[in-house]
Amino acid sequence: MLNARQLAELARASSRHEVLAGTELPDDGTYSNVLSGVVKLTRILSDGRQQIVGFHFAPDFLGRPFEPKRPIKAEALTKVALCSFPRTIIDRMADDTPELGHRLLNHALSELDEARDWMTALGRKTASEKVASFLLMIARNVVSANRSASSVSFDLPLSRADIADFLGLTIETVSRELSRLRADGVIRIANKRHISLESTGRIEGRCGD
Amino acid sequence: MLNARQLAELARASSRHEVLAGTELPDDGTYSNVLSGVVKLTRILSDGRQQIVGFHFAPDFLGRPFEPKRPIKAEALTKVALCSFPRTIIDRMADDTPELGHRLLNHALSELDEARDWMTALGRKTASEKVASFLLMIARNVVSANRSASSVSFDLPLSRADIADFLGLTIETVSRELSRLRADGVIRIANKRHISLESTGRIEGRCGD
DNA sequence: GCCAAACCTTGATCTGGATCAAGGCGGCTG
DNA sequence: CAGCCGCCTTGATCCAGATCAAGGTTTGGC
Repeated sequence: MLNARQLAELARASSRHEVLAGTELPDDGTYSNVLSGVVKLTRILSDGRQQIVGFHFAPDFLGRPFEPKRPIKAEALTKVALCSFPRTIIDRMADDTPELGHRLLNHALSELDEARDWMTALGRKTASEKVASFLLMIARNVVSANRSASSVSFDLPLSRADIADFLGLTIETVSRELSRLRADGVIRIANKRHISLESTGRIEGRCGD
Repeated sequence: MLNARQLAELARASSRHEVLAGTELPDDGTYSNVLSGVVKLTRILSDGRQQIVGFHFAPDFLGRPFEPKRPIKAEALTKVALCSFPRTIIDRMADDTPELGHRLLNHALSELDEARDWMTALGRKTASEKVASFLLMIARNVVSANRSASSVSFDLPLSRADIADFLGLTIETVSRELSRLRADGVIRIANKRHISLESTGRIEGRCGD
């Protein structure tokens, strides 16, 4: 899709770097590929209430210009490796290479589909449906060392507080629903953060959709 | 941005039509411009719970291919006038005309910003903040016959049930919050559907952000 | 290894918004 | 114009999830 000259130019302009968990990613006029790790996007109300409005998992694109007036913040949830390019270069290449433009558009549209799925969860699902849907989403996005036909295990990249801010719940409710799933034999929890789904089907049945 | 030949081709391929309130708009492989009226996008859970995940007001774009597996439905809320074009033509022109591609991308990105604003409302705002935010959003999007410096009046294009499905509330709660805003002198309500905002500032102060 | 801080779990109680219930309007239709 | 039907409002009660409270567990620093 890109020609040799373009690839060379990209290679020259690209820069790789790694940031630690907790680092805020400034809008520095670049697009980045997330090579590893997880980034959260948070929207904040004036009194401090927070809502996580999206995640970027490897190998996602990241770094679009938000409407400057919307207070959205991007922050690394884990150690994150990025490969970034000046936005000007990508935008110029997209003009010459329709396929690249399509990729940018399709990426935005699939983020939109996801945002709308989560609107539905936030507006119409119960707490336990929200937690089940969340676990399934993470399982699908976190590359897992341990994966068999129907059972998956992975490390949660989020604290209970972040899960709560994503699902529109409190940390206590998140904790209780996780405990309930464990008591029902649907998941196992090791070390607070390590989750094993006994069967993805059992979880899917609790997502409400 | 488009040359004369392209404009002529578009004009030839375009078709205008009008649909009544309540009509479902099928995904018929076209892009449309909404010339007048309001369209709602609804996502439905298997047991019938609904969430409205977006609106299209004039002069919005409409009619992108949803991920086919997501059960999203587009339906006219009012009488709607559309001007539609085969998707193939627009997509081909976007390849030749970067500016058109940019418009499609920017449109998707602003829909994404809006979806994320509503995620925040659904997850973290109280019922009365949700209703206030909703009224303000409608006021900004419905072209109003009656508009002065600080006061606006308009007809709600939604029933109480639709407002509830958008805000993740029940119709009773929506009704009560509207009554409270009226009792507090922030809005006036005529004929159930006609709303006057005494001052946009008073409403803004109740949106939580 | 001990301590403190950060994070998580669990229990008790409270409450915002849901649910249940009972009318009140318009707006059609005959 | 009566009667019906679809919407909306308001009141009473209930409950899912919030809040308040009290430990438990893990991590990291010294």
